[in-house]
Amino acid sequence: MSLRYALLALLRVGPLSGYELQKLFSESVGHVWHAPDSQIYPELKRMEANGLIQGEDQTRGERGRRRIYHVTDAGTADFSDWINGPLDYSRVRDPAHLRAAYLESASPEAARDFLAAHAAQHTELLHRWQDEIARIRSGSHPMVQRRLAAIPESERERAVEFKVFAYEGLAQRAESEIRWAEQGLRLLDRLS
Amino acid sequence: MSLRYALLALLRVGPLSGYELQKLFSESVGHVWHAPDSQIYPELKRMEANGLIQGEDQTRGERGRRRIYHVTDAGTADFSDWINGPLDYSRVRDPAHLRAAYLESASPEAARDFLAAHAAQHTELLHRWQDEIARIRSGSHPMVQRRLAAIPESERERAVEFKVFAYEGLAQRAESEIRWAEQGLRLLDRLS
DNA sequence: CTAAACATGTAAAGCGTTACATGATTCG
DNA sequence: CGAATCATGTAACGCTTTACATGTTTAG
Repeated sequence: MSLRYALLALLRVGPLSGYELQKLFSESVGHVWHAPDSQIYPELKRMEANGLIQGEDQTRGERGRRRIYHVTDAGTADFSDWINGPLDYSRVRDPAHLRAAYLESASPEAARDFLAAHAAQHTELLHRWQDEIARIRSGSHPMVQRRLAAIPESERERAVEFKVFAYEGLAQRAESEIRWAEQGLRLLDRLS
Repeated sequence: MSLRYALLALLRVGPLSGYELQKLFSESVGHVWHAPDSQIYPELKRMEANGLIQGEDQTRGERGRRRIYHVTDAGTADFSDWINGPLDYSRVRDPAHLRAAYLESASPEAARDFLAAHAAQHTELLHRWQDEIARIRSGSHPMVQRRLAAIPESERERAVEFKVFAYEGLAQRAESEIRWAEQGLRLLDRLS
């Protein structure tokens, strides 16, 4: 259900075509809520069927066409309900910690590879989050750029602060995962 | 696909009926990989169809019956492939951080509620992980009890250490989430 | 006898992944 | 004229959730 609100969050700032939305998505909200285009187009159709957004067809050249969507009042209300309502937490389902719990059954090399890969995975994510924070702060982020025109100065600061806050949380989590993997590597050393 | 290996991990220690497995599951591996019984029974059927486990029917009283499953050689091999193979990480899809990124659109009270609930959620998890660690170390954990009979002294220490390691990772993550939520509450104070 | 625990599922719907599929336009 | 980019999807499959569904045995 969150995909819907991730899309709505972008569309609220201004009308977009499915394609534009998808491009913008992948370099902004898509970082915290991944979705491929094959999921975005059908979801837009469903949202239109539900009255949350309204699309209008445009022509492009001779035969080209595209559909520009904008948020309806019902869509604005729905987004507001979501952002102000409770969030339900899904049950824990964690492949890495599941595996870690049974690592005595793996070969020492495989165990080491797993932990090194875990650290590498989260190091990559950490860099991504740090880059995003830098881009948001510097104003070069596409999301921030769109907002410049859409919201007043006063709201802008709040918007930037919350985005940075969100990505800092992800960065801290990544750091925590890296520390954990390193603890695991030291544990392997001790046990061998 | 991980559910399969979570089940195999338990069955490897010794044969169990679906019901026993499900009970044991919910108080051990189920903490890191949740699954309801309605998912466990069909998965057992599928695993048997794939030759990873073999079931045998037992009678219970007059008309009662139950099916006891044990792991086959193919199942052991499959588990080994999984534990020694690479783990693929799924794309980021995080409802809490998605919401945090758009928190400027929420009312101040709703934002505060959200962050307080996030801290509460992870405080509860933290306690769960800490309890699990204590239970594992003290040997009162059902999983550890079953292992006592099944594996030699030398392997036992390794098994316990890795379980503790896994739950410590989850505890550290919970602590990180709580710190983040508290940072968010302070940010709200600053912005108001 | 009745409640708790034992025992095992089915059905429907939604979400997500992967692969496939097609065509138009613009820029160099 | 060819490549990149614009533009929009469908199909099949698998996992997860939620709700429903049914019956037996044992202990008090």
